[in-house]
Amino acid sequence: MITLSHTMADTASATAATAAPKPQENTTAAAAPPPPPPQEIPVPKTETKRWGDEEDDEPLEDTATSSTSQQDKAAAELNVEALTIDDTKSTVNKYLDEPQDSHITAVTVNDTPYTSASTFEDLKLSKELLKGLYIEMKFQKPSKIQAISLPMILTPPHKDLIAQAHNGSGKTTCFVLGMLSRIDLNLKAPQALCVCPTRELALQNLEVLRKMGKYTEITSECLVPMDKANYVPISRIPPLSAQIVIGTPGTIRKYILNGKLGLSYIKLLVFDEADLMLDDAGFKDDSLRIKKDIEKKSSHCQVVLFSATFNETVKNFISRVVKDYNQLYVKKEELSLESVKQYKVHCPDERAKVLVIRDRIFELAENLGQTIIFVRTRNNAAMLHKALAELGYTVTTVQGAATPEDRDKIIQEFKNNLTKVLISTDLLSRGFDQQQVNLVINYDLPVNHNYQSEPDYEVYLHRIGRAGRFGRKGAVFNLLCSDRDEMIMTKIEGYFGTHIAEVNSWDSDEDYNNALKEAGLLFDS
DNA sequence: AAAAAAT
Repeated sequence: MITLSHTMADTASATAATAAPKPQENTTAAAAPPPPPPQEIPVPKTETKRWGDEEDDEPLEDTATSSTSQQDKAAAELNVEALTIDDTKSTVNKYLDEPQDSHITAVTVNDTPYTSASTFEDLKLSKELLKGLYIEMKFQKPSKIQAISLPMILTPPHKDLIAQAHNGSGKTTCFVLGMLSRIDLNLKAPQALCVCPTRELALQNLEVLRKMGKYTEITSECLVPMDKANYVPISRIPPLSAQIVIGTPGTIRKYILNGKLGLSYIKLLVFDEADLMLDDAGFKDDSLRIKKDIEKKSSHCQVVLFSATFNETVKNFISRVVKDYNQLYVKKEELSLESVKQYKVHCPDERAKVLVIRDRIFELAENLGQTIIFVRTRNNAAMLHKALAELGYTVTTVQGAATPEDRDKIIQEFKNNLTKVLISTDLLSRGFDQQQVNLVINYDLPVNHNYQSEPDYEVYLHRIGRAGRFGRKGAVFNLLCSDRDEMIMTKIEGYFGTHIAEVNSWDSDEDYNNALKEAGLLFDS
């Protein structure tokens, strides 16, 4: 989870961490050390007359063609250089530095000024929330994306927001804190809704929310498919009174349709992994339906979209879904994490890939943290699982066809570090936050569903982001065994402008060891 | 194809 992040961000200040400003019962912010001078983000004044403003009753189907970049052109692009971290003094502390989300570009609209928050006190949070941040989450100060995005979420008139930031840079905290701080405690009804692509992500986000909000009285509920043991027909479920609701699209829709999720007081709608949630091939229809349902019932609902990836197509579409929005984004060339070292391994055939996993990865994994092996299909997952299990290796697999009970169990075991190696479909490619994961294997490269000779760049980026949470070191091995694989790999390198080093020989122990040393995961003994 | 989920 994002948990450790701030505490460990700087080993040198580890001692200071314990003495971190703890909100005092009676004194609130008065006793806090004087915050550094806030950095003003200059705000360009842009008249944005967007044709999306007109009434369009059926926005579900309009296709993106017309230019929406007017706004982008009109608005000056501000490089938030003031927030750049100094990583010239590398060496020791490099290990737990914040990822390089230092080049977040902010584009704001109209005349709302935003001041980035150097401290959580700057955000005027309740003392209960500050307590949760410092004591439960063990945060010291906002990460860059938090410093910039939180004022945008919290400041009236609560404009919509599209926010892109690196994997593992603390996006969850942004919207969880955003939801918690906008709740009216006296109103016992749903006020914030967060939609996620998977059960696992929804549960994980709820866990963060409850931890962060531990000292508040705010109530929350998770809407994901129930396991059989707890099944209750929807008709017998009372209407939700929880103030914050997090869930997956299908179950949320089910509750709305059955009148179990009131939308009248929803004032904040969050899409986690927003590019996927609004993609044609993803959850676009469900997402837009939910948004429309809310708009029908609620007078003003702020829409907030977070992801590490927004390709041009999706960005274009999204810019017509939200209105009068602020944007934070990162160039794709600056998106891959420098702390995660990527490799390619040329394997003679498919069978060799299994051998690599069996003979190299398992051995290596013993000396490392945890490993996730990504496969393209459920079949491949089953095949690989079987091959390894027959050889006596302990491995677990998670994929969407498993029962909710099984999924929860496998994930819990992995999160509790009881299992070391987990095989997964792209179920876990996004958002899954387990800090001990420092090795990711692409058993199959992610490819575009429609054009299998094309990479799925976004999925690639998300997968490798499972290692290297909040700047930790990690390594990725891409197993290639055909010309097509080679070509896809080359395209990925080109797209992100990264060099992916080769492991010389697919079956050489030494080569893998060297790779891991280079990645900073192994040391000479 | 996989992700959700209802059928």
